[in-house]
Amino acid sequence: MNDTGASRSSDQNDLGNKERLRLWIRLLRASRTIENELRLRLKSRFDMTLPRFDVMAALNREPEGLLMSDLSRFLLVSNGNVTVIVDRLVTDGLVVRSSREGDRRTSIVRLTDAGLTLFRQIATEHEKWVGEMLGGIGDEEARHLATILKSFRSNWET
Amino acid sequence: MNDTGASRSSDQNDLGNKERLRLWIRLLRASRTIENELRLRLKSRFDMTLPRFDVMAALNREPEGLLMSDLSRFLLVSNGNVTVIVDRLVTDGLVVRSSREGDRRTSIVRLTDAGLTLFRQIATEHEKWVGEMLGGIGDEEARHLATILKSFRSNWET
DNA sequence: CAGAATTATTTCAAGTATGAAGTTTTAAGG
DNA sequence: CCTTAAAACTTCATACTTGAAATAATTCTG
Repeated sequence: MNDTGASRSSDQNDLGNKERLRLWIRLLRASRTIENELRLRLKSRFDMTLPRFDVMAALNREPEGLLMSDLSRFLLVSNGNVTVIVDRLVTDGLVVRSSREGDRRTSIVRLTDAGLTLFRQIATEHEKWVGEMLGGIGDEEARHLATILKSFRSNWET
Repeated sequence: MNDTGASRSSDQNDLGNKERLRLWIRLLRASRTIENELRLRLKSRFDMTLPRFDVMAALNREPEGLLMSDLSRFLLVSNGNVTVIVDRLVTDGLVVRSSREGDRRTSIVRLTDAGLTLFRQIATEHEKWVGEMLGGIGDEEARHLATILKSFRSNWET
């Protein structure tokens, strides 16, 4: 096989790891920068927090509603966390919990009309903000990057 | 003076915004996935949390030490947050605060010997983990991606 | 130099966030 | 049936995080 020593065997070598570590740090800094800015704008313009907006955005994609555990899985946050955030949104009248026929354990969460209306207002601005912040990345490049990030997931979790 | 209507004026159009919004969501999910996995491994293997490790990593790059405000700026977290995390690391004997000659407001934070030793142990594993998780991304692609993410920063902040 | 502005940090209340333990409900295996 | 297991949530202790207000030291300005 290959015994020239010019390249390593199948798995990642140290040089590659260093490169990937740098990439991870940049990725983390990029998302923190964007998150911080979005949090600031959501707060000042809509008195809304990022976690609550995230839940509303997830619910907006599913008019039928989502289980608490679906929200947890989709948003990649813990079950206990979802409970607290949804409680807050219920208090604010933006979402409702309803039990499902035949299973009294589950509770389906849906946007209320008020929630949907508010979400649409915010989402319009939100999309513009993100477009603005990522404006330095070209169209094709954005598509390319999104493709890479989509396919990388969970390669390490057997 | 483009009046053909075939293309938009200088700034981003709606289609581009949609593309960038998708990119942002992928970016966020990617970093959350990696963060969650790293948190799990740091906890189980070293009984260490991610924020504490982040502070130690920042301090490791600066043997002279860093001001609290430097840490805040570099890690993109609030000042109050840095205070709590550093307090914890001081309690654990991993870092020390020392005041700077001539300015009694500031406190310089440094890794202790124990902190440095522990950091090096963890960092070795940490780098391998990241290399593993990002293993699906090729070497040149990682470099390319890192370049994009580096240069995009703060385009919107005047 | 005195007062005002700035800088560096801490404190605090409120809001996330996790993971473990507990509750209620449903499903599964004898 | 009747235990035992599994599933869906909630509750709780602990930890992180922000942003605003407080504290303290330094610098600026008239």
